[in-house]
Amino acid sequence: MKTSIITDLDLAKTFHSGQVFNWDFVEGAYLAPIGSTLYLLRQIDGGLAEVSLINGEWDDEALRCYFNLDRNYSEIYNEIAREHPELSAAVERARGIRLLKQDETEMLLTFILSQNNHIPRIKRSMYELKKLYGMELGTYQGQPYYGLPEYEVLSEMTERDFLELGAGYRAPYLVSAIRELPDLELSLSAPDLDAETIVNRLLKINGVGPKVAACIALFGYGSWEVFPIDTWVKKALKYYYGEAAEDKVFIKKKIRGFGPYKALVQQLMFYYMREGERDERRTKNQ
DNA sequence: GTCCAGGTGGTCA
DNA sequence: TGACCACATGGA
Repeated sequence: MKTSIITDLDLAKTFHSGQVFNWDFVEGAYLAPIGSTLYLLRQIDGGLAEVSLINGEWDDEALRCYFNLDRNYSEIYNEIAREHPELSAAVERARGIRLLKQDETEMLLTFILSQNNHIPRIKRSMYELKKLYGMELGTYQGQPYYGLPEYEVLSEMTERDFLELGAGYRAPYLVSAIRELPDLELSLSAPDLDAETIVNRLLKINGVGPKVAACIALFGYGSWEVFPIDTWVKKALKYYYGEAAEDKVFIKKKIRGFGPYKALVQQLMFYYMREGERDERRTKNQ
C-alpha cells in the first residue's frame, strides 16, 4: 500500500486547532478526503505522521499543498519563540500544528457557519451537507466519507435546505455567498490575488466580516498575511499585553511585529488559550 | 432552564 | 466611529 511520512506534524493538535472540521477519528487514526482522495493518517512518533491511501488516486502535489510541506515548521516555531519570548510557552504547547491549505469554497461555507456557533455543530452541519449533497469518496470500516458538493449543486440549494442542515440564521448568508462567489473572481488561478485583495472581495459577501474573511484567506487561500481575531485570540492578546490590547493602534503594530509568521502566531495563540481553558475545566471536574 | 458559541449586520448617538 | 442588540440552534 502506498504510504508517505510527514514531519513536524501533530495530528491531534492540528485537527483540533479550529482550522479544519472534517477529520474523523477512528481507532487511533484520522480519516478524511483531500480533494477527491480518501486518506488515513496515523501518528507514528512525536512529530511524524504516516499517510496512507484508502480510496481514490494518490496525489503528492495535493498533499504537499494541503499540509504546507514546503515550510520548515520546526525552524519557524523556533524563530517565533526566539523573537517573541513571551510566546515561548504557547509555542511549545502548539508545536506540531501545521496550517492547512484547504478547499476555498469549503472554507467560505465553514467559516460563515462558524459565526456565533460551536465547533461540534459546525462539524455536524458540514458533514450533513456533504452527506446529503456530495459524492461518496470511499468507505472505511463501513463508514462512508463524502466530498464537498459540486458548485452546480450548491448553487441550487435554498435557505430551507441550509436550515435543515442546522445553519440557523446563517442560511440566507450561505445562499447569497454561493450565488455571489463567481462574480468575486477569487479563482486560485487568478494571478493578482494578494491577501488584501482576497479579504476585500470576501467582505462584499453578506455575512462575511473581517474575522471570517481572514480565516477564509488563511485556510482556503493559504495567505499568511492575515491575523484573524476571534474571541480566543482576543483573550490571548489581553493575556499577553493587558489593557494595551484594547488599543487598536498598539495591537495593529504588535501584529505587524509578528512578521511573516503572524498567521501561525494567531493559530498558536488560539490553541494555547483554548487548551488552557480545557485544562482548567478538567482540573475543576476532578 | 440557562448559558454560550473561531461574528456580523443594523441601528442609533 | 463606537456601543449596543438580535440573530437560530443545540450541547454543556
